[in-house]
Amino acid sequence: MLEKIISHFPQLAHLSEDNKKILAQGLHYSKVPKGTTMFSEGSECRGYVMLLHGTVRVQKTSEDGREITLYRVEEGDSCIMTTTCLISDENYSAEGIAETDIEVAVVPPATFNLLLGQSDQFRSFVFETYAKRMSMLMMLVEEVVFKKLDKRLAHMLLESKHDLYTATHHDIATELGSVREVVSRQLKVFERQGLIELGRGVVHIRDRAGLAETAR
Amino acid sequence: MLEKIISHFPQLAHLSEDNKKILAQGLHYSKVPKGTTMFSEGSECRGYVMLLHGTVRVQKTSEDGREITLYRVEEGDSCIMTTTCLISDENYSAEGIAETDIEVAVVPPATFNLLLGQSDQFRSFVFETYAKRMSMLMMLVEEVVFKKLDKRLAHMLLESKHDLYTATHHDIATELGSVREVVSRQLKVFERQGLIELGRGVVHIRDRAGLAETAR
DNA sequence: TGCCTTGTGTGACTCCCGTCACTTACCTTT
DNA sequence: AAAGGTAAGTGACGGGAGTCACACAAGGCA
Repeated sequence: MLEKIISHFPQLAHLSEDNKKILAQGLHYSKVPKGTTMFSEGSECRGYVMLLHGTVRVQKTSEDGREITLYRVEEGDSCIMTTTCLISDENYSAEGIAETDIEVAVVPPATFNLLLGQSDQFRSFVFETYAKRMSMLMMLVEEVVFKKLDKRLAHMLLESKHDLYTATHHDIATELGSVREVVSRQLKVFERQGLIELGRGVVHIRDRAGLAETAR
Repeated sequence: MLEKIISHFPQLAHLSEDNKKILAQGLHYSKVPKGTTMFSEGSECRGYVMLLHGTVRVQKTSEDGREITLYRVEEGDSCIMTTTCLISDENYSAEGIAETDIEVAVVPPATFNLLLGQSDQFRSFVFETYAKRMSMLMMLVEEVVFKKLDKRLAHMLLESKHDLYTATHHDIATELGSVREVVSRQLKVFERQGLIELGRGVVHIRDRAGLAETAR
């Protein structure tokens, strides 16, 4: 079990043997089905959640129902929003939803606190996660304030490792905090430029260099 | 000295006597003139910075020179952007500039790490700061994505404790990530509605309830 | 096969907001 | 008092993006 964690979180390989034991004993493992709300404004928290498989989408929803994805927690990431309320009593200000079936390792509060106190490595690990999220959020602010949708859309498509991006236009819109029609139109423009090819529920990426060009 | 810190950071009053000693010994105090860049992309960091007096503006600048304020570090806050690189080697993704002459207490890296390991209280304190910033950034994203400028402007004016808000329209624009003309126009509208009164370099807030109304 | 749901494509319209180009007001300095 | 710089007011314009209203296509399932 511990090996599995470490294979996904190599930073933890440097924990002392003692601390590894503490971690291994405290940990518990669980599977969560797609669509589950991992946290939302004011929800309880089970512990420090480390993602072994799948992705969690962290989003904000506006009063009139529009949504935007703030960031994703992926394999090898841990979810600092749950951490946050582990330590302080800050209320959540966003929602986290399992985008796929997920597998998580949960470090219960007591173990988490113990490790934070005992292990520099563990502490760095947790802080790094925080730092990473902060940076991402700052970049997101910059994007939404200063960049037009065509650039943001191109940028988003480039994030995909595969050339086959499966999502409806509506999905893409909620990803970017926009609406379907606008996304549809812009995708069509990209298609006409030969950058992508459109299918039902799918975008084939054809010209990454071209997309990168318009993303700049 | 330590008393001064604690008066600004009451959470630290609960540190054990030992830990207070460690903190007091490590701390050093300094004054920094207005306009100083506290940190920017890729700058060094001196330690964990706790603000005793004045404010630091944390901002992002776009390629074409527009700016937006991400948040402010104020009396009683500490600056987690410097912390971030204390622990991990994440690069800064924003700039921090002293908006006024400021007084800070700096906890050097060694002391900081020691305290994090030894004191649950200190750890909570640091994490709370992080959590607060994360929440603020998330709210900022929500604002800039879903809210129009009139609401954001009204909201910003309401943040002011005093009814006399001293800033040029240009300042306000960089605060919100917009441009002077747009802000000027909107302020004029507010004035015509009797919500505010305009002067050179100053906005008198006249009707907080009315502003709150348009902010909603 | 035909119906129904879900996803797309598009035209028409509106509005917000950023840009350009001036003008006018106010304050400071000489 | 004149001059120069900084703030503010405003009109004109354009473009991006959200809204509404449909038409149409593609799959799923009965």
